Amino acid sequence: MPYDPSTFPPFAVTVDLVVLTVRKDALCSLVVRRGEPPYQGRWALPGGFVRDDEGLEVAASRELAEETGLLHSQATEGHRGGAHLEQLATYGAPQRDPRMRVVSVAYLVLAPDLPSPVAGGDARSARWAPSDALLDASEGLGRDAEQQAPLAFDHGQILQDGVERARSKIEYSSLATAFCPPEFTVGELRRVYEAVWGVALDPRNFHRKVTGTPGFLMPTGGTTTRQGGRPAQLFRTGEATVLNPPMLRPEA
Amino acid sequence: MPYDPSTFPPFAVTVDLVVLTVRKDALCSLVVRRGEPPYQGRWALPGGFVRDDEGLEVAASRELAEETGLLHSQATEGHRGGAHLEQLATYGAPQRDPRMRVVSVAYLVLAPDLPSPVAGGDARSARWAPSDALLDASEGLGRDAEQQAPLAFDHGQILQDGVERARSKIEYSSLATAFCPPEFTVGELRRVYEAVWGVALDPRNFHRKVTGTPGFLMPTGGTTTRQGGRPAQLFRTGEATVLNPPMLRPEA
DNA sequence: TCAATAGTGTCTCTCAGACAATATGCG
DNA sequence: CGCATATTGTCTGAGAGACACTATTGA
Repeated sequence: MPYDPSTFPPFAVTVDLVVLTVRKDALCSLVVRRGEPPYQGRWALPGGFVRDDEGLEVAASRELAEETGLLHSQATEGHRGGAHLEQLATYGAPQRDPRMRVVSVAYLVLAPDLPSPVAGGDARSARWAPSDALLDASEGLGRDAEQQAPLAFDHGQILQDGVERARSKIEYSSLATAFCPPEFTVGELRRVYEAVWGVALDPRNFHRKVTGTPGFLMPTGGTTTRQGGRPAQLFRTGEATVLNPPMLRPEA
Repeated sequence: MPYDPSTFPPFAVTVDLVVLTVRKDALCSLVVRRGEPPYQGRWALPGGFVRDDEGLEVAASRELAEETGLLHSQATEGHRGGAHLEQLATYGAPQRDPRMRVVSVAYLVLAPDLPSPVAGGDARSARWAPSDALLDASEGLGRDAEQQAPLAFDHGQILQDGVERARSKIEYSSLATAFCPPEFTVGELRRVYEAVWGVALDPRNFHRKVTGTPGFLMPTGGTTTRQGGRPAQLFRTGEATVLNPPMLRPEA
């Protein structure tokens, strides 16, 4: 045993949040502007230090509330009545933060579109940005004008992993409803899938599929006309959490 | 901002390994006996402290080599020529280690059956144990006699998450071949699926499915008789990493 | 009236599961 | 030969994708 555990090296542990929502038919991420070095003035994912008596998910939940006012559901894994929160991955490259050795546990949050852009507490400056633009910038792929600067630290990678997790997870779970208000129509749910995947889906096959999956959607009885055209039935999220068979993403 | 980052609380960061293999048609996990308190004498997952200048995956890889002599592939995500290693999840409940605040990043390793039980270095005492027995013990579900003691710390939960990840991931990826030697037969691959899922699969449909998925299996030309009966073709793992359509686990 | 969206029905192709039949080693 | 395993083939039902058609609102 060539290493003495009693002299373990001290680390700082943080949580970072990938908060996703669908606004104007586009997948958007919450980013905050950094007020101090390093990366001063750059956009970054919201997050902060884990306190010494605080669990990781509690810390993520606290940061979420501080930055957005959002509460996630109290249920162990569910998301009824609030945003969905789950652990994403942990990032701990030795030089990812130039100040000190920091290990960051990233969490993924799926939230419905929020009324105010951001009503956060200690967020100096925060906004919803289209995820595509942020990812292009972090890849160095941005177009000429209005070039988006890459996210601070390794947050571009974290965002990419979070977006990919969301894209993959709505295939085989009912999580897409976490992007919707408590009552929603089949068309609104379809636009969520289209925004997250960036593809067009056949409205007729989609309707047949989601209404035919037991426990996915529960009709509330009400109807509404939010997009013009024939009024649509309103639904709530059902009890099912896994979709079997899954909603398959179309091939490239 | 009611919290001063300059006084961040120090954490210890460890990696823990869920090392899975298939032995005698059963899914088995590598466990080591603890030589010191807390939980002295109990079985635990292998693992250790992350060093000061060391990345998380490097630390996991180092611990794997120290405990088993296994090397995982150098490729970023692949597993050709070695074990497969991927990050599983991070566990950081405030009291999970009574000595101090420890955040543990768990990694999942899928390895072929090893010749010697364990040829490890600093492993005082290590063995392969059937995952089912370990999980039953951690659930308090063990039968009367030869009761297996629960794993130390929260390692029962970590093992359960790792086993579930493996069960789920072989559905839609070619990772099941990581449990096989470099050359293997369709029957051997089928027994891997049966051991991991704990179900019986139809040999004929399984054969049609895996040989019909492009890029999953590459014939090497050789044949062998390892189980009696007609000789079987030998295959290597193909280039495909994702299985489309997936190998669906039968319902309960 | 038209435009737009919601919802139903029909056809075809792929694929999973059940299972018959044949191939080829070993004792 | 008898047994065990490998491999191929056939049938059937579930479900996805393409797309015609009807329903119901507002402009």
